[in-house]
This record gives sequence, C-alpha cells and structure tokens, in this order.
Amino acid sequence: MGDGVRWLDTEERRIWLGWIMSTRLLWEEMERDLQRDSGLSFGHYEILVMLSETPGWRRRMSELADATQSSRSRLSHAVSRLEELGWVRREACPSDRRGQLAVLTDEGFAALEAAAPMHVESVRRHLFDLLSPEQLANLQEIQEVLLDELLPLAAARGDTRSKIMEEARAQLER
Amino acid sequence: MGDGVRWLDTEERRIWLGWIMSTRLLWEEMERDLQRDSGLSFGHYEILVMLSETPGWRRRMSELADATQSSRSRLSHAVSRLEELGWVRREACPSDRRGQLAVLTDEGFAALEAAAPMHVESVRRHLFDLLSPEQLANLQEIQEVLLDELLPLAAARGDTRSKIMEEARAQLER
DNA sequence: ACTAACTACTTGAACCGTCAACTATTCCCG
DNA sequence: CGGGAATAGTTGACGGTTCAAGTAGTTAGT
Repeated sequence: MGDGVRWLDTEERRIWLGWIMSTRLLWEEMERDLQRDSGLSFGHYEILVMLSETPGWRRRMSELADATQSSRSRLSHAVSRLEELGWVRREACPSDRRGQLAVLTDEGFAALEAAAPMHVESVRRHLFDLLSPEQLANLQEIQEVLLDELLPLAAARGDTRSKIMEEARAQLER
Repeated sequence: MGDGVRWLDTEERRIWLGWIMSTRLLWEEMERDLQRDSGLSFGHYEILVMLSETPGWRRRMSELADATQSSRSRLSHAVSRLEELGWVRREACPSDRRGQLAVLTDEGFAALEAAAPMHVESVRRHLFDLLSPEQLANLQEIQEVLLDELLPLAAARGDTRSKIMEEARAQLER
C-alpha cells in the first residue's frame, strides 16, 4: 500500500459514505413514493414533465434525452413503454426524416396531473422541509460546482455530440 | 390548481433539478469509471469492501444487506452473481441454521485490491478535488440531516425489522 | 411441548438501464 | 454531384432491482 494512491482519510471516508447513503436513500424514497402513489417511475415522470412544459406538448427524441440527462437508448426504451401505456405517442419529424417527435397524449397529461401533487409533497417532506435556507443555499452552491464538471463530461461522452449542457442549463434557468 | 398543494417556487425548482442532475450524473460517472477500470459494478464493489473490512472476511447476509442499505433480495441476487464470478462464497451459519455467511475469497480480495486505487482516484477527481473544505463541511452537515430522516424510514420499511440504522452509523463511525 | 408468529434467506417474473450493433438520413467537401 | 463521415433513432442481449411469494428454522406464549 506504499504506492502513490491518495487514499481517503477518516473524514473523507465519512463524507463519501454519507453521500452514497443519503443520495441513494433519497432517490429510492422518491421513486418508491411516486411508484406507490401513481404507478409512475421517476424516469417516466420526468419525461412527462418535460413534454408538458413544451409548447405543443411535443419534442424531438434527442432533445428530450439531453433534457433528462438520459442516453438515447434509455429514452427510446422509455418512450416505447410510455407509448404502450398510452401516455405518449411518436410522430415523424417534418423537418428531418431521421427524426421522431415524442408527443404527450391527453391521457399522459392526466396521469401527470394526478401524480404531481403527491410527488411535490414527497419532495418537500424529504428535502425542503428538512433543510434551513442557509443549508439550501449551500447545497445549491455545491451542486453548481459538481455540475460544472459533470455536464461537460457527459457531453463529451454522449452517444453522439449532444446538447446536454444547453438543455440542462435551460432547465435550470426556468 | 387553486388547491392546497405547496408547489415548488422557482428557486426550489432549481435546487431540486440541480440535485437530480448532479447526483444522477455523479453516480453514473462513478459507476462507469469503476465498470470500465475493473469490470465491477458499484454494488459489487461495496459488498467486497464490507467483507474485506470484517475480521474473517465473512458476514451474515442480513448484516451485509443493512450495511449496504440494500434489500435482502438485492443482496441475495448480488451474492449469487459474485459467487458465479468466484469472488464470494456462501457458508452455512453455525449458530443459526437459517443463516448464511457471505465469505470473501482470495480472488475476490484480489479483484478488490485491483479496483480500489482507480476507484479512489475517481472519487477524488469527481468530488473531493472540486470542493473547498468549507463546502465539504456543509455537504456533511446536509447529509446528516437527510440521513436522520431517511435511515429511520428505511428501517421502518425493511423486509423485516432491520438493523440498517445501526449498521449505517457503525460505518460512518469508522 | 405445541403452535402461531416472526426471522433469514431465496426465487422468479417483470421492468429498467447499458452497451454494442444496426438502419436510415443528412451533412460536408472536394 | 458523389461518397464518406456524422447524426437520429432503434433494437436485442444482458445484468441489476423490485416485488410478491415461498421455504425453512427460531422464538415465545400458554
């Protein structure tokens, strides 16, 4: 072990373990709540939200993938599932014959409307109700730092050159 | 929408979206690095770490599940996979005939030893190198608050009455 | 010492995400 | 304009997670 590795010290180990535990448990809690209250997975919920916030309730597949930090493959599978459920429908893109539009259906919007209140309540209960304004500000600052590093990495990796940074930033500015 | 729902305001939405994006991307980045550098998934890595830190390199299945905030089912499947790979082996528990011990093999320890340096490097690169000491302290404080709420929830939910809180706290105290 | 309740763990089906390979279209540039 | 490179999206195999159900051993009340 006398090599050049910068091992974690006790304090760092504690923080890292805490990060793993807290983020994992919070994700799982949110997913479980959402699933139980409305039968929607978080991934599906996000897609419906993004579509509902777009004029015309429709978006290009690849834009939608970037907006949800999702691979194109993941999105394609997810939209297929949502199509089976009748909440989203695919449409050919008029301007690019390679393209597809994901379109939110009325049923999909209804499902989202039904799920949203419980979900927001869940987010409050497990996050916002627990932290002081100062802690929230600190959290936001930390997230900015991390995203400044992670978004470029994600963009550099993407299936093909993706606009994930622009899409993510756009979401954060709304 | 004039109902009693406490919707998120702009600032809250930004924080929530930031939390989703940053934690998702960081998880994915860590998993991808680990997978690429050593063929291990994060879940498998965690199990090997927990075993390697126990005297005798062996632990009861349920303890191991609690220590990794994992359901018993998840752990059972994971250990089966690790057994196929030759990194872990099951043993009957001498004191309780219902019980099973997961035992780390020499091959498993070797796999862990090979993976650890790159993984630690990855954790530093994506987290510790980016944050100031003050930001790290803030992060730790926030995690404490969240865990104080999430661990009891996880314990109350567990397959059966689990010691997830004790196991988690024990990890954090090392 | 019987039996009901509880605990330990496993199993299989369904679903989700990843990865690599594939088709179809458009872009770029000599 | 022609052909290779880049882009848009899909697919199928594979591994991981969940959930509900099942087996088996243990504890506790009477």
